[in-house]
Amino acid sequence: MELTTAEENYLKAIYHLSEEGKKSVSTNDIAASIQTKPASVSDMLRKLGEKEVIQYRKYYGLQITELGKRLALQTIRKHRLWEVFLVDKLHFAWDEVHEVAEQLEHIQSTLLIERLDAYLNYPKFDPHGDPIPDEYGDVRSRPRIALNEMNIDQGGQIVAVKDSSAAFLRYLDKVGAYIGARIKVLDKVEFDGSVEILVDQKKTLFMSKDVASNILVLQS
Amino acid sequence: MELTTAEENYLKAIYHLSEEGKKSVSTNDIAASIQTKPASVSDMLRKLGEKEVIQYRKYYGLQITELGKRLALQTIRKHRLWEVFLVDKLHFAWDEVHEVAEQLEHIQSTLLIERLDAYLNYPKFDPHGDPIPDEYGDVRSRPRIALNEMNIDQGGQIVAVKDSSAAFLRYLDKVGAYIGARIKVLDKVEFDGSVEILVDQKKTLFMSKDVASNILVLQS
DNA sequence: CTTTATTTTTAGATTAATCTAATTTTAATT
DNA sequence: AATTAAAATTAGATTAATCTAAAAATAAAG
Ligand SMILES: [Mn+2]
Ligand SMILES: [Mn+2]
Ligand SMILES: [Mn+2]
Ligand SMILES: [Mn+2]
Repeated sequence: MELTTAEENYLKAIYHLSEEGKKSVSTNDIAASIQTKPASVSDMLRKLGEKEVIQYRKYYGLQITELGKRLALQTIRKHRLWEVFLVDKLHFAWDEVHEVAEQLEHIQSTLLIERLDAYLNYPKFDPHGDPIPDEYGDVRSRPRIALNEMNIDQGGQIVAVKDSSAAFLRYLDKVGAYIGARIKVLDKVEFDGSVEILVDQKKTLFMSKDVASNILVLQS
Repeated sequence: MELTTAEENYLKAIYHLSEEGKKSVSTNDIAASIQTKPASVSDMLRKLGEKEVIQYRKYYGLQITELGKRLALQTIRKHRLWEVFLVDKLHFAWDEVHEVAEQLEHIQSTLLIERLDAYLNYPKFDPHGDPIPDEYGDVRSRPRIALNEMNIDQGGQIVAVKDSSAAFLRYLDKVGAYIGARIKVLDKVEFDGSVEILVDQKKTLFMSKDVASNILVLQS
C-alpha cells in the first residue's frame, strides 16, 4: 500500500492533530494545518478512508487506524532523520531545515533511510528535540513539561520546542535558549504568566507566557 | 521560472539525447527514453515550447534553448551530486543509486545543493565517471574513447561507463573492471569486435564488443 | 509521382489534487 | 422548537500528467 505525497502530508497532519490530545480532529483543523481548503480535505478524507488509513464517516469525524499510524510515523521518521542530516552534516541552522525536510520525507527508498539512520548514528531526537520513531514506529518519548507550567525554583533541561517556526527558533538562538540548556525558574508573574529563568547558571532571561509555553523541559 | 518534476525529467532526457550528437531529437526517441507514449511527449513538447526551454515547431522537430540547457544541467548536477553522496557517504553500490537519485534530483533548495557540494568536497565526477556540472552549468569533460575503438597495445584508464543499468554495472563489478582501473588492449577479434584487455597489469579479461563499447577510456 | 508506411499530433478519457460556490448537516441561540 | 450560525460535504471547474484510438503530416517505396 503506497501513498501519494499529498496523502502522506494529510496523514501526517492528521496524526499530529490526533496526538495533540483533542477529542477529535476536525476538517477545519486539518485544512488550517496544511494550508488548504476544507473542501479539499473532505475529498481527501474519503480517499484516506478507502485506503483504510483512517476510519471515516462523513459529518461524524475520523479516527486514524493502526495502519495509518504506522505509515504516518514512517513519514515522521524520515522527516526527522533528514533534519538531523541537514543540521549535523550540512550545517543548516535549526530554523532552516523544515521546508527541505518536508520534501525529502517523501523520497521512497527503504535502503536510503536505513543507511541514513546508520550514517547519523541512530539519532533518537531531531534538532527540535522531537523523538525519532524507529523503523517499526516505536517512539521513545521523554516526560516533558512546558516551561510556563513549572514552579519557582524548579530546574531542568530544555529538551524540545513546540513551535518550529523560523521566527521562534531564531528568537531562541538570539536569547541563547538552546536545546540542552540547563535552566531554573527564578520568578513567575501571576498577572501575565511571564517567567524569569536562569540559563546555564549564568544568564537570566525574561520571557512571555507565549514563549515559555512553547519550550519543553525535562525536569530534574 | 520553475519546472515541474515531469518537465524536469523530459528536459533532462531531451538534453541527453541532444548531446548524443544526433541530428535531431525525435518524439519517439524521447518517449522511449523516459518510458512514455509519443502522444504524451507531443503534449509536453508544446508546454516546454511555451516555457521557452525548447524551440518547437510541430512536425519539424525541436531544439533545446540556452535556458533549457542551463536548467537541464542544473538537474543533472543535482542527480550526480546525490549519486556521489549515496556512494561515498551511505555506501550504496554504484548500481543502486540511480532510482533514488532520480527522485532526489527534484528536491528544490539551492542552499541544499551548495552545502551538499561542499560536504562532498566539490566532486568533479559521479560514480559512473560522468562529469558534474558546476553551479553555472559548466562541464569539464575529459577526452574519452570507447574501449572497443582502441587499438592493440594502447593503454589507458577506465573513466566512465555509457550504460548505467544495474545489470551492466554488476557485471563490471564481477569481472573487476572498475572506474580508475588501468587497462591495456592485448588483442582484438576482427570477426565480432570482441577484445582482450589487461587490467591493472595482472588480470586478463575478454569482453564482447557490446560490453567494450559501453566502457569509456582516457588514453595514456 | 502515387501509394504505403512511419511518425507525429490531436481528440477524447482518466486520475489526482486543488479551488469556489452552493448545499446539506450539525451545533448553538434565542 | 424554530431560527441562525458554523462546519462539512458536494457540485462543478481547473490544471497537470498520462493513456488509447483516430487523424494528419511527413518519409519511404514502388
Ligand atoms: Mn511533506
Ligand atoms: Mn523537527
Ligand atoms: Mn527524475
Ligand atoms: Mn550517474
